[in-house]
Amino acid sequence: MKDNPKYQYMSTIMKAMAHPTRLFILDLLAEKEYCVCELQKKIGTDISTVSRHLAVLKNAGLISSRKVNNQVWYNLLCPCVLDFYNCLAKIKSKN
Amino acid sequence: MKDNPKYQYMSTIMKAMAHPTRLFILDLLAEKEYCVCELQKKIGTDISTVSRHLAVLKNAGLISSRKVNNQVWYNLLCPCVLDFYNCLAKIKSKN
DNA sequence: TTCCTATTTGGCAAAATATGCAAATATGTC
DNA sequence: GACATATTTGCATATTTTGCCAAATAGGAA
Repeated sequence: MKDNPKYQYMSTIMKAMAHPTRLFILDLLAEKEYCVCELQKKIGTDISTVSRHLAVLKNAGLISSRKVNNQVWYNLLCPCVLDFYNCLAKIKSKN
Repeated sequence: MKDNPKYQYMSTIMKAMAHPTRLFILDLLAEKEYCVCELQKKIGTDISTVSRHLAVLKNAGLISSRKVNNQVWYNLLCPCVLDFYNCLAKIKSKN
């Protein structure tokens, strides 16, 4: 029962969200579409790192991308994931 | 901005949930209180592993525990985390 | 073609996570 | 005290994740 595909599937998505930078990216994409280089400026890490974070989110089905000339624009697919922020805000973790 | 404590905090909680066994545990605790040995029977891994999963969830503030004699009973603190399941169910990941 | 900008990918090292076994701890019973 | 049951912790190992650099790829402009 613990290896129920339901939990495997959900943990893939939760894992994709379980990183400060990726949560920040989701928050940004909730406002508007961003290209990689704009996100890189906001985040401040190497652009290859940003690209990999985006790949993780896209692979989990949380965002989509479209290519315009030599830029790639990313969009949030499931704004409902942000509702979760309100729930988390109520939790007092010990960290 | 990416190391905003808000995102650090939220990622701790997401990370705690980002494991099939721990999602299963949260689902079980949504019904009723469980002690470690009962959870161990349902999950099937070593009891020390179950204990460690519970410690992760507790540390994130998702569950609480109370000791009765030589047993420890665990409770779900934030049933709202389960609402998230409905959101995730709409997402098609590539895994 | 050459050059330029934007993005992704390969490789690698460091850090974090997962898990089982054995040992330690806690609580109750005999 | 000795013993039994429930749980946690120490340790070792295996796996996964992260993040940078350099190289590869893609598209447009000169």
